[in-house]
Amino acid sequence: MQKKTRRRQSERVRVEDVAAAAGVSGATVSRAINRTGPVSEAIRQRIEKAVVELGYVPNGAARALASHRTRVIGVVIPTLENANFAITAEGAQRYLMKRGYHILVATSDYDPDQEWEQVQSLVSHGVDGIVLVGAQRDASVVEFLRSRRLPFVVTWTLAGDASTPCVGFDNAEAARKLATHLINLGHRHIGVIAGLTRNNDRAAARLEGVRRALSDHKLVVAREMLLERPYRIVEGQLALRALMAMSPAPTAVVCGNDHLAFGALIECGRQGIRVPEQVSVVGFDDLEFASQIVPSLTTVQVPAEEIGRRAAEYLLAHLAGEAAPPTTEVTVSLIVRDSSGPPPRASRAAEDG
Amino acid sequence: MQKKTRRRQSERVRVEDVAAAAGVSGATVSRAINRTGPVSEAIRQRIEKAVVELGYVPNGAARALASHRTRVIGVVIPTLENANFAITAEGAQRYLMKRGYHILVATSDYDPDQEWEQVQSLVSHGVDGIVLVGAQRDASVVEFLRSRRLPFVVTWTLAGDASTPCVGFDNAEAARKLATHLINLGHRHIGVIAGLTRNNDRAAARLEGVRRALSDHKLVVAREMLLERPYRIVEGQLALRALMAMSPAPTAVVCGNDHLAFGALIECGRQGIRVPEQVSVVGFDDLEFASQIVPSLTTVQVPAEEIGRRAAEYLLAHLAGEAAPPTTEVTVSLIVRDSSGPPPRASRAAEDG
DNA sequence: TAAGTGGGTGTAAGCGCTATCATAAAGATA
DNA sequence: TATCTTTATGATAGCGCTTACACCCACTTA
Repeated sequence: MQKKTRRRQSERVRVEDVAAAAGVSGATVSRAINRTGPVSEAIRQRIEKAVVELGYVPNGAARALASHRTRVIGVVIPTLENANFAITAEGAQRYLMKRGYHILVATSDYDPDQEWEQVQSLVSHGVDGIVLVGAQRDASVVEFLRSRRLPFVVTWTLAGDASTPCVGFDNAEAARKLATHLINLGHRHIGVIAGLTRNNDRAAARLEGVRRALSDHKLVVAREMLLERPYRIVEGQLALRALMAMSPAPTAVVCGNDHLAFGALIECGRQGIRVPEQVSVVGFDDLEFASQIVPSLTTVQVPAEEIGRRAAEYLLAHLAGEAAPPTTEVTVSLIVRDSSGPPPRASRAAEDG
Repeated sequence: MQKKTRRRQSERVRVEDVAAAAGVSGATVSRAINRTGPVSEAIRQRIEKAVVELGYVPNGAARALASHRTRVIGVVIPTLENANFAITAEGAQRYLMKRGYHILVATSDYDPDQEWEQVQSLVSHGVDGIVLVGAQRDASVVEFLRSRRLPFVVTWTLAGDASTPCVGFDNAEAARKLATHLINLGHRHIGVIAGLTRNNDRAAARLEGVRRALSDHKLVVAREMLLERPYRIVEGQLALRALMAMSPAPTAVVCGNDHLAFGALIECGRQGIRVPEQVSVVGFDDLEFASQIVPSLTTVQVPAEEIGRRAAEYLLAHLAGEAAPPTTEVTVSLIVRDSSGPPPRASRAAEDG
């Protein structure tokens, strides 16, 4: 049982150890590893060899403390359960990983208070930038971030405010196109199963877009034809049932997202309501199943991964001091599939007559 | 334009500032904030007041450097696109958030090399612990973690090795029950659409479980009846089509997960194959849609969030020096729904005869 | 009264790294 | 050869925090 003097608490290898092994100073090791200054080829190789041999892994905390950068980007999304946000997070992660960055993921569950806590917590952890979803939030959050000079970017929407960096698209306009598609098919009686619009500007904008499309054609969303529901399949089912129980029943239903639309479609199947012959159903997001189910779902395709990637891109550009355009609009497109078609004759006649 | 001497680069408030404002030393402020030593009530209040007034937010990097703990747990999962892993990550996140911890999420895309890179990267960032998915990986990864005394936990499976902490369930056993359910219904011709088993011990174990169930009844999985496919809806469709084109076609199909099963169900619908009358289809995971679709899917329910929560729980207990049981088995259960039933008479007769 | 006890506080030494500055060596210019 | 660059390297001062450790001061206890 040999008992040697314990010099250091942990036997982790540090820059100094690598430096000693390579016969150079710590500063040079740092420069070689971070490519932050000139290092001769010969020495670089000696250092690399020493790094491998000693199994050196840099200490992020020390690095962050000395350099004032953590190489971590915080991502605050409503929930990871929604594939879209998960994909956005993954898009950011993939982009950042290649550049030596990580993402710290936090979820707010669509609750502004939780979002605020998460932001504070991320800041305290020392993230270099933050990705947020939606532009609607208390001004104090933005002020807090601004006062700390912490770059952030809002996603999944276009910020009304031009000074707020964002990566997204016009939810209202996309929803307007979606509803207009139905109107052009001849629908006049349109039901809406919207997401919960409270604290969710995307859901609110989509609803607003539908309203706009109707009003463009001198139509309105009847009060009883508008249901707001959480984004769950089962909610879509229940809502569709409620809508179809009305008289006259709508000939088309616009859903706040694909989950709701999927539920609506399932309920139609259960009740033997033919889609699109008896009722058209359209969704929003174009999740994986939308193109596969029968009937395939007419929806709006959103490049979720691209949103994450571009948000990360913006942040890194900003951190590098490069001029980055504050607003990035991604392309969303109406994908017309089998779940939408002309309204049944009877109700069209009723409308036209 | 007054021009004051710039003392500090950043105007962030530090412990020292809080200390000065409260008329105490930095050490006391630290103790008060971290509840890491006795502080009189009067002083604690003065400090809290100063913290709020100055808007003090601790610097995580400095804290980590001095205390050797980052309060961050790394989570490496195959992909965030699979709702299950996203939910597991979220489960961990929710648990940790309440305890002042964060999660750093990294995805490996089912690739061992990427996983290894991500682990190194997380370690370099300085996480306090790591959550991994699956027990199958190069021994060097485990050695690396062990050598650094970095606690980790393997999830979604039970580690064969008793010394490896894990939170999960026996995939093979669950799949065996699932297949046995089919056999008990009278099926003898069973097709399998497995996930890709390479580098995926869960997928491999599930397949093994099906094999075991069949061999328990002196049956085997015919070579041409076994297809390995990526976990995508469309792959399930294609595979089902291939399986049903054979003769004799299987009377039941076991799918590696719900995505594949969903695709299989969709394809049955397209081809007018009635489920379960003509063919039974079963999945694994019990995702949201499984209970909602028509026919509802017989599958294995897995408590994905619980897995994440318990993994986090284990890690925190371990970090706190508490004795934590290395193996946590979560309960999975066979959920029999409408997609499974007895085989059609014809083929049963053919078998029995 | 002397010695012990323990809560409450301050002092100061780092944690492991980066970044500034100084310096040395090598080449370019006059 | 003397001077100016340019390039490569080392010495060193923190980054903002935690955490021994020392210390002081009320209290006990004998």
